[in-house]
Amino acid sequence: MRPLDRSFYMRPTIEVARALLGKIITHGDTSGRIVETEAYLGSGDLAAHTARGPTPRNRVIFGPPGHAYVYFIYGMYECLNVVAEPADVAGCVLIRALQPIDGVSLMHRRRPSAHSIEDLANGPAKLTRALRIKLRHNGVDVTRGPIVFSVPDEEEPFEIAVSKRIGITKSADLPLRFYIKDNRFVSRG
DNA sequence: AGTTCGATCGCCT
DNA sequence: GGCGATCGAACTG
Repeated sequence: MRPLDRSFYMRPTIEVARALLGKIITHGDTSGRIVETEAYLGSGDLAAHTARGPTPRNRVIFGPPGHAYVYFIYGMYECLNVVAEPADVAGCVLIRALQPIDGVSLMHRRRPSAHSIEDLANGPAKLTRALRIKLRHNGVDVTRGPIVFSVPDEEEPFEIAVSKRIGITKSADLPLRFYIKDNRFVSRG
């Protein structure tokens, strides 16, 4: 498998969000195929963490593309994003669901409440738990490691479906959620 | 310094 | 479908 290079991420956020579908995330002995993403834009998007300018938490989103933005939410969960756009331009993509590939039994041990393979990584906080991605990974370069995004050796064709983003209240009607149509590993059909 | 509230999940009915 | 858990970031004063 070939890791995605920096130029892949140095594009408009929506393009990156769509292009990430079908790509593989590997961390340690676990990996999964991206089946659902959401774009968070730098301007005109009140739901984005960058909506009110730079803060200590969101600073990596203003940095170079191809880095992980990991944040802590609801007192217990981590969520993984990838930074898009050139440096100094905000924009990132939330990874919302994975189709587990490697390390399925390990993922089950990490997420005992999941009673089927479909439930292992079908949500942004579920997949970070399944792949053991923590707040300490905030800012890591995903063109290198330990978290690697890559192109699968064989990519089967699929249709992309678009919808509103999930779980937000501001800018809630923007069509910025992208997922593989009819895929059973997405968080919502 | 105090308050609000969230890019969620899992358990309950 | 509804709600409680749980806590830090960011806003208010």
